[in-house]
Amino acid sequence: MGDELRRFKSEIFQGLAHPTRIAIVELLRDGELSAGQLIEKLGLEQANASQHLAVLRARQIVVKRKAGNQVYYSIRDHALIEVLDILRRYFYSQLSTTVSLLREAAREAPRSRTGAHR
Amino acid sequence: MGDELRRFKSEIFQGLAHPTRIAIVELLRDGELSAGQLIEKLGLEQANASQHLAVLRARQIVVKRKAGNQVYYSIRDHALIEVLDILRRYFYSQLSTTVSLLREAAREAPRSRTGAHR
DNA sequence: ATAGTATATTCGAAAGATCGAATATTGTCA
DNA sequence: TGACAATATTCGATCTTTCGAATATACTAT
Repeated sequence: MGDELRRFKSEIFQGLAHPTRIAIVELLRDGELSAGQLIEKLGLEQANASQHLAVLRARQIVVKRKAGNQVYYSIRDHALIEVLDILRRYFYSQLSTTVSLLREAAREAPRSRTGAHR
Repeated sequence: MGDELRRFKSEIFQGLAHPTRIAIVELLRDGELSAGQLIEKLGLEQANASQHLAVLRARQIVVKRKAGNQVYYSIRDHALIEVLDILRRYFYSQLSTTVSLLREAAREAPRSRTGAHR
């Protein structure tokens, strides 16, 4: 039971575990885009984009709609956008603690100009 | 700038992209546990557990505290717990739409006992 | 110092992810 | 129909992840 849920979560994470796929999901945040539009906006190889879209489809992160010649993609559930937003905030909070750690280190050892030790 | 952020997000996702590591993070939800306690609760090989903990440490998902002989692990930031909670809800909502799709399919084709088409 | 316990790292094999090039599929329009 | 445009899939090379077995490190207690 919880086992199934854990497998599910890890599959979602795997689905998002690539910068290109994150970029795709972020572009789709405000509505659907065709594969071609994604390729253009991200400057991807056609095959590569299609492969990443296949990963997102397999994990049901994204949903497609065919319109004639084109295929429009959109996010299947807004929950994943929420997840990305949490991680954005998380990123900046980690960043600021890292910065203050660096600042503190600089105060303790004001002579050193490089961060390197040893 | 956004590039760095995307790389960061994908690294977090990679860090969580394994059922064992999710299980570890979930166990740590209510406070720290030693490596040995994690091994025991999850029934892992010692080396395997240590490797997964190394991944979580490398991604700064988890933080360690040495106490004598033992090493206690805890979650670095509660944000990640939030993420797991969102995915739990997401899982159940997907599950219920899947169930209703199946139910609908059964109503449309009541003769068929298998899900196979073609 | 030695033995014992807890944890981490290294190694090699197997499985999986990623990429671009090439090819296949599907739809449109003349 | 045939030519074209958009998207998907397959192939093979390369890189990464994962695992258990073996080994290393760090700490405690005698």
